[in-house]
Amino acid sequence: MPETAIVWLRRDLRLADNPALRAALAASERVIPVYICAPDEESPWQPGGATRWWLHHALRALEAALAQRGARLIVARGETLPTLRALIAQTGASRCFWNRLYDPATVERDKDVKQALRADGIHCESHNGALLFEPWEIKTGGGGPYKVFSAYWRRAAPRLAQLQAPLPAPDALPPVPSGIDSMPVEGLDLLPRIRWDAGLAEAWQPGEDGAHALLERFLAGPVDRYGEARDLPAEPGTSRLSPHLHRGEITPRQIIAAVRRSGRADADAEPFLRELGWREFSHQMLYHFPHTPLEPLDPRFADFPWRTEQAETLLASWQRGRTGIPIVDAGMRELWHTGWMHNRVRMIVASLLTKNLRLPWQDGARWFWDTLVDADLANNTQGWQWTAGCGADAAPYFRIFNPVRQGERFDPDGAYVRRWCPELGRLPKKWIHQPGEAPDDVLSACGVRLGKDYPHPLVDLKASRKDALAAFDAIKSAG
DNA sequence: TTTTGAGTTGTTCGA
DNA sequence: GTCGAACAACTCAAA
Repeated sequence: MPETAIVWLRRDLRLADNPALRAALAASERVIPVYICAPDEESPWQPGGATRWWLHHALRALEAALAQRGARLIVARGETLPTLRALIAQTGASRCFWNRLYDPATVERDKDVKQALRADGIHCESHNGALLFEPWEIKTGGGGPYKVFSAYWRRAAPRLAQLQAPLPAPDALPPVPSGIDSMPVEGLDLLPRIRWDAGLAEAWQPGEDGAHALLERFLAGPVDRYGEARDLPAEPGTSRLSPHLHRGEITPRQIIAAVRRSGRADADAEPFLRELGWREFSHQMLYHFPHTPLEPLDPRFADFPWRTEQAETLLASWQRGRTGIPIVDAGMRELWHTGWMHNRVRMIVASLLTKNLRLPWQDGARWFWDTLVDADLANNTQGWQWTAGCGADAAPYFRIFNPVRQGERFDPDGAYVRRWCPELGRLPKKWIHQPGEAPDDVLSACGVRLGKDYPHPLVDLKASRKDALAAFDAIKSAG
């Protein structure tokens, strides 16, 4: 009987630069790649519709890549440990390999799995396949985790020079014997019943090939203008790699290697590499502060006077892109249609929700979680806490975005708004970001009836800014 | 232990 | 139009 290893794939749906796969191939003659769908274990963060759609197509892409190399993917559904045990019994495997994840529920689950399988006499090995640095690797002088990004990155960035080269994809894989229980990816029922996913399919190509195509496009030009262009939502100035990174179809190590291969020094691509740094930072924050997906890092915010009256109605308007503030509505509709939103716009819509509407950041985080194809607990949590002002390195409390001004600065011609709010398409530049202020004759000439074709602004920006400042004062003096 | 410098992404107002 | 100042005080991290 040949030595058999199971490679338990989770958010590392790739063949290249996959340390667990590499280790399994080095250790065993037979390698069985397995994906287990265990949604009940991911509570309270069940994957949203967009995440499930992505997963379906990423699994299909992985199946194809495995088939090309003579292997196949075993797909199962059920509780993780019993499913793994059944597969081990069926295949006679003596080893199990996987790449580590860092969100609290999964850390716990994986710890239990490792302990149980080891007690069964199975050799278990986990690897770092997702991060440049393990969350416990970058420490302050005092030995604790960093809570401020700049200091974290000052410490971590010099280490980029010593990164190991990414692992190449194996040319061929040992065949997976027939007769091992598997189910078709379709059986996981990940696609929506009501087919709202046309916009997603148009915008994305899940899988390893899609990830590398995006990276090549980005390195062919946008990376050099990233510093300025990344803030302009109407332009293709960002890499859009986030959903691929989340699902592990590409690794940060591969991205950095590709940047270097393109002839750029790390310093040339610094603004972009810095964003990879934020991803690292967010993961180490989540690892060291596992309560933060639901609770503010700054405990004073537990008493923040969030709005209670009209909360559900206001939240629904925000979710549907019906706030009457064009840049916000454009963003929320881009999210709904494509499962993604430009980063600059994420900040604007989040600021409106938490500061102007004064609704809890957790409501926003939850909506993003359900609708983003790149929904990632570490990044999402960090982003929302930062915008709400309850992270440790809180933005100055007075930093409240004015969405009209933001629109004028970062979408000066209104191209982004026109794309996603076509009912405003004919408005001149001057009014595109504040149709509520436009003169009646301009509106009627452009075919916009406020309150019918497009909503009146949901809040008075000036007054709500003042209210938010007062609310900050309240918890400050209480704390 | 104490001190020192710094902290992703802003807005408004008045000159 | 552009520019600088004001908007607080506190915590983090290193020296």
